[in-house]
Amino acid sequence: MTAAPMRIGDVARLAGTTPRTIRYYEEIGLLPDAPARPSGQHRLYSTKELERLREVMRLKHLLGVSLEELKTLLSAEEARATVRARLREEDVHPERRRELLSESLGHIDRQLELVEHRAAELSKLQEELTQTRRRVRKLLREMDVPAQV
Amino acid sequence: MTAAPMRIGDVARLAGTTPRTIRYYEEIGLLPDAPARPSGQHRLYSTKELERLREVMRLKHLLGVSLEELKTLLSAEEARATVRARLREEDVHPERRRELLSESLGHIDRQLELVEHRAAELSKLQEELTQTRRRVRKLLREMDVPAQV
DNA sequence: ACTGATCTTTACGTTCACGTCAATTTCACA
DNA sequence: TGTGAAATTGACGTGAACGTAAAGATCAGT
Repeated sequence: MTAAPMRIGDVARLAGTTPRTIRYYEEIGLLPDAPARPSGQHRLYSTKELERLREVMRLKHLLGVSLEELKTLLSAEEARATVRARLREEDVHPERRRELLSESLGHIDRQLELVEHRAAELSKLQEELTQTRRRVRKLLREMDVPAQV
Repeated sequence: MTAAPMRIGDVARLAGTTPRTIRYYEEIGLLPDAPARPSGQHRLYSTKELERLREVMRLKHLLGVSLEELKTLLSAEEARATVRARLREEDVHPERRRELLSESLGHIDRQLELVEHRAAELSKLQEELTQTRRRVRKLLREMDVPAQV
């Protein structure tokens, strides 16, 4: 029932990157160290880690931030994962539970703010381009009925 | 009536960058060489060039592409500028005029495609984040009425 | 137990996008 | 006409994000 663990080469192929990049991300702390591995032994990954890598690459692509900024952004996600784990243990004090949740909410809000800002800027650019396109097409249409004036 | 020409330091300040960057962009052909200047003499710019620089920086920021890719993207814009200039001369053959216009349209479409794609990806991410946010807030609200179950 | 493919660490190399001297020159202004 | 601030080219330096080569270790399959 436990999905076959993958090696770094497989993960790299599936994510569309290279082993070197994965090791680098691990080195700078952008990805967590591969779980419990005596140094010298091969890294083993589950689909869980593969998807994490994909998310990292996606955010890097979409937000175009430095790996350092990305790290702090993802530390939020990291924290949320921890929160989810803690919350699954039912025996957390309500007090503490509320703390964890609203902390998590703060992290999400920070990410959302960044993303919303970017999205807004982009759609503005998109609109401008669409406008320009309309103008050019209008000029072209006017050429089809030159005797109109 | 001719707006006072600015020097590279002024342009840099107004655009929020440095003289070095402007020279670099000019060097790699991302910005056109400052108009008619005997080498050794100071570069002089009009607000026209300032805005061009700003647009370059904006696109770089929003699309996060390499300066090389940006150069090809802007060569389209360059071409459109040329088209506009040619079109202002009223004496272009209709045949040629149509050619120029549809060529211009093609360039715009290429840019639009890229921008639309990015915008779509971003808004998808935005929606996902919003969803997550909703879920966390729901959990928080449920804590306010614990006796509900 | 062997073997070839893959992985390990270490370390130096590379590209991009500028930063930073340095020596000289140009420019606006008194 | 001098003078200080800003600009010029040229060259080397730098941080980020990996690439690449080397020498050895580990793993899956026979």
